[in-house]
Amino acid sequence: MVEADDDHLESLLSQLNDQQRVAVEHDLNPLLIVAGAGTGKTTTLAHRVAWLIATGVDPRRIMLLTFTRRAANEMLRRVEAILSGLDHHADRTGRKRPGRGVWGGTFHSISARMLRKYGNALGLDSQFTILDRTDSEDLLQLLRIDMNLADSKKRFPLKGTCLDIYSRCMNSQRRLEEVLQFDFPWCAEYQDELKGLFRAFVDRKELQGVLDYDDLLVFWRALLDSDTGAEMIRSQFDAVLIDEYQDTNVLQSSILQLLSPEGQGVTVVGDDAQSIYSFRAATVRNILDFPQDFPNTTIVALEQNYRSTQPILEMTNRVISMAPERFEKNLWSDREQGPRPIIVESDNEDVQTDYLISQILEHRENGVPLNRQAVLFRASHHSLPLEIELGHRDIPFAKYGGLKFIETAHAKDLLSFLRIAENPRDEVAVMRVLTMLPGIGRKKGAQLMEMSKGQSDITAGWKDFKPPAATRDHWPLFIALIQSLSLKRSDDEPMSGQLKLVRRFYKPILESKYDNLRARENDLDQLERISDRYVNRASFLTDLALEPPTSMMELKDQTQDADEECLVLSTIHSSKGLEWDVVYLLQAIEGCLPSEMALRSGDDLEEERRLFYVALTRAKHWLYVGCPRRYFTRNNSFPGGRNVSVRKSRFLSDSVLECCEIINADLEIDADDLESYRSTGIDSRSIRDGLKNRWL
DNA sequence: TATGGATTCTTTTTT
DNA sequence: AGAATCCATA
Repeated sequence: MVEADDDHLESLLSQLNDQQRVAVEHDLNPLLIVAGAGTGKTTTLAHRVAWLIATGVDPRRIMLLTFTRRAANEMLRRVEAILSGLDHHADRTGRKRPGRGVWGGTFHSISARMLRKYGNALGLDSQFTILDRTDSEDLLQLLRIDMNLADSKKRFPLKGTCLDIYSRCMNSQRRLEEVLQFDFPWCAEYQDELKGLFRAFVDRKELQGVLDYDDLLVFWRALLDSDTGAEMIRSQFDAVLIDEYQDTNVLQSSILQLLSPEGQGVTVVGDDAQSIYSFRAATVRNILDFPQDFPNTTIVALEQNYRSTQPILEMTNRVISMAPERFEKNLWSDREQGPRPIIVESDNEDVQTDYLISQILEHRENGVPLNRQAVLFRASHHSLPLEIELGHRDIPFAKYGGLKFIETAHAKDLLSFLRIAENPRDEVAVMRVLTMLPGIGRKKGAQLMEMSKGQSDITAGWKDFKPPAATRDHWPLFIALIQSLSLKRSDDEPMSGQLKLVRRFYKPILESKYDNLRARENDLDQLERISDRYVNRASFLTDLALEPPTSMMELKDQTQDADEECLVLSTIHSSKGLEWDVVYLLQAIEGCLPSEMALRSGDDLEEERRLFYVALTRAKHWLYVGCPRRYFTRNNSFPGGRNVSVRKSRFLSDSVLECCEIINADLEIDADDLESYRSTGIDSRSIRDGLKNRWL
């Protein structure tokens, strides 16, 4: 083990403030870092990891759990940078890229790694494939139909709702009755049917050797709960660090308890004021109760804000001060003064859009590049009018959150072929592939499924199948494709080769099934390029299921190095942990933020408040909050959409508005300009496809 | 039994 | 506006 001497440790700490230093230097007793927005949370955590390594902990015995893959990569990059700075001073320390051995990733991805390695202790096949959200819904749908629950007269909950309920039971570790009563009261009458459905769901997944997101956590915990598994895994790690702890759920915290019952080597970082994932059963209690869960805990609070100017901080502090229960924190900053946050009032959304774009361009003129500016919003569709207008004006943007291209039908189609080769028992993949062949629907698909049951080579079970006329041309090619893919266990054929093979077969199907061919082909090209970085089919599929690229731009970054300057569009949820020089928040109005759905319960409303807080605290220098007085809404009471009058978000209380500047955008915008682009009849889809084609 | 069209219902955030 | 389901036709 290599230990740095005191000088080097001192230089590691030199950039930190006193509070950060205490956190970084803390021993291996349990540590809770309460880090307000912009207080250098990432820096502190990265330094703590570097400190552990520099003081002799083997990086391969450190587990770093983050919220996204992006966060993990960023953190490890910084750990390496810190340590290589040290190495630079002392070449004799020798070790290269010490961050490399750290087990970094999300709970789900690390679980997948653990289970491939040790899962057989639980009777798990290490060849398991992973169901993403839509796959799980598809499987539930198959079962729902099988079990006669899909009859519309019954008004049984839809597949997505079923999955939400199931998932909440798993992640909050509560019984179905309780979950139904508190979170889904309108589904309570179907308790028995749901119970039956979920039992079947669990059985089916086991039979098929597939795991969904929830299973990854459940099985990891089960592994840690078994005597052998617990010992095996515990003895492998000296330190466990968890970022964004306020957004973990009880299942995840119980995993932590089992990983280190006394909390030895445990560090968690979080901010109770930024807990925004309770819809995923995250509970702020995890962070509030941490000191009780691990009795020997030291709490360090980071309160010096390095991100935002004083006026922005003043506003955000006022917003969060209205929240009832929280760790008391007083964020302060010695940063320069700056412009006050701007409330943009306008008659309607289009004026808001136009005003924001004019500001975006002006900031850019003044030297803030587009990628240092972000537009944030509560729901993915809130940005659509803006996207259209950006398209019109040829302003490049990258959107985070919302539908990922990996979830598009054609991408799922393509990947299903590979999944079958990897795990022929994977019913969702098999059914998807079979029913995309002309002439084969649900019934024939189910028959074929039955025929191949228990066969190691599924095509063997289909020898006697006489394809209907519509399928005849495709069938032999299809069989040949599956066979040839199944033979390629792993590294002998590059992934892109396998994808090319699939695409040759899939092309005519794609063409007959969908329009928009050009854009879809582009997506598939992209997929092929990504695949080339993998030598191994299982890890390719796992990565795509667990941490898919979150935006088109991210794809581009990975495949080309040219960095086009792009405006960032993001849901508030996806903006967590990030910062920009200029932040524009769209639709800070009742019904959008807080969202209409959140108005039922007080807890939900508090979460909306935190969401608002998270959005505002992303801003470093300039902050704009859009409040149109009319909003074009589409919902069941107004089919086709309708302009309704709306009020400013309730979170913009008088005391908050007091420290803002209010601008009337109607006076800044030329109404004729607005008319000229709105009257041309915009087809948003073709514009977006055009943009896609141009960039990719 | 597959498939396209008509009809009825729902509508956030994501690993 | 889209998804889920139902229904008529090939």
